[in-house]
Amino acid sequence: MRVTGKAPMVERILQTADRLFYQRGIRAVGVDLIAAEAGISKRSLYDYFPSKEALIEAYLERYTLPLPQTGASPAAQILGAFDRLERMFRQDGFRGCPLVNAVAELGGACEPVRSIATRFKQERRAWFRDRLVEAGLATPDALALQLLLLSEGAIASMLVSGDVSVARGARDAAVVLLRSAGLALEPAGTAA
Amino acid sequence: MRVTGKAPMVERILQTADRLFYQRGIRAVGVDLIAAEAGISKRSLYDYFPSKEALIEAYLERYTLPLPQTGASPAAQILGAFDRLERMFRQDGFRGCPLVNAVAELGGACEPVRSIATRFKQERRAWFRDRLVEAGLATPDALALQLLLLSEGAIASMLVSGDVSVARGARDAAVVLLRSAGLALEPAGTAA
DNA sequence: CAGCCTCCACACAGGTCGGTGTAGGTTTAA
DNA sequence: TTAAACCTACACCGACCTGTGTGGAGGCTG
Repeated sequence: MRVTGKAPMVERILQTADRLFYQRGIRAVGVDLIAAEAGISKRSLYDYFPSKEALIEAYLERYTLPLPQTGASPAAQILGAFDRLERMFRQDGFRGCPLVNAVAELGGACEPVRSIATRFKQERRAWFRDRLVEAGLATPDALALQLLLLSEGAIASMLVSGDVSVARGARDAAVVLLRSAGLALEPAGTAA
Repeated sequence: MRVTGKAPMVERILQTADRLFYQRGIRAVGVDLIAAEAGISKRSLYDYFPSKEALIEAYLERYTLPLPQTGASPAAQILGAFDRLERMFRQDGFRGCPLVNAVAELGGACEPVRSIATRFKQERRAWFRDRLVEAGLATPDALALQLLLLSEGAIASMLVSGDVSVARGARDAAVVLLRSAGLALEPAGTAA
């Protein structure tokens, strides 16, 4: 039961905080609960994280969606990102993007939160742009932003309505935008 | 100083709650602060709203974006909605959609919040659909959803990044989607 | 002026919050 | 066996939370 290494204990705390923060909201979860669910005392938790704010930042920093760079064609990778979005929506317990939620909840009160979230969204936008460059697009920035907006909109809409089909709607819109930019989508359109 | 009528006092409380809830987050604002900023005692506030939860619901229920039905063409009205989005973004103090933020913050803890937000988003989607029907589209549902996703994505992106230009990106994507659906956009493309 | 009625200032209850201090028990190593 | 290191359980602090109870000041009506 005893965990000797320091790193795995930190990881266990972060996993617990992740689950509770994401599911119930950051302000709604106290450190006592996190410590109890992680199976350690509150006193020990404060040996690993000096404050709740530090724990919040570590929780947000830890969040990184895997955006794999597979061998498929760039356009297929982009559409695959929307398919993965739909798969995320189908997992029960989906509650939107943790970073957006944190900014919405903490707002102007916590400036680091905003910068973490902004950096992450810029990485996602850069991923779209890189795929578009791969596909031969000379000016990919505008389209990359539009694809990001579609996925962000789908995440927000799924959060409030719980309707999984918004992912398909975003994907369909992405197809239109990609085609309109001159990209060839080799497989049969919107087939799964 | 004394406000005799009941309705204007309710309105004053709601305006104060609106400002504080929206700017700092719902959980971050106590009823003491709302009462103080509204210029009444906490005791009197509880004469108008039986609980903080009731005040929250009234605050969310009150939120209605005006989606005017002007004399312009349907397509122009739709693009005008994105222009109004950009104008909203430019107002200082913009902090995303209050309903989405509330769902993100309160989440599963408060079921009425979700239903209020869902209803509102459905109304917005219906507004897009009605405009598309006006424009002669036979199957407007998919495109209406996609337009909603674009605006929701712009709102979320603006919330985290503070970059006003996402509104223009959403508008540009809307133009592409509308054209792809066969709608004629009489004025000169993306000009202001 | 008397009576009434509204509202505020204030205090309070019961609870939770983030964060700390400490005593004692358990594991490890010499 | 003994000493050191670690960790838990628990009490505690001040602050804040929602919600209520009350005394009295102030204005309105007779």
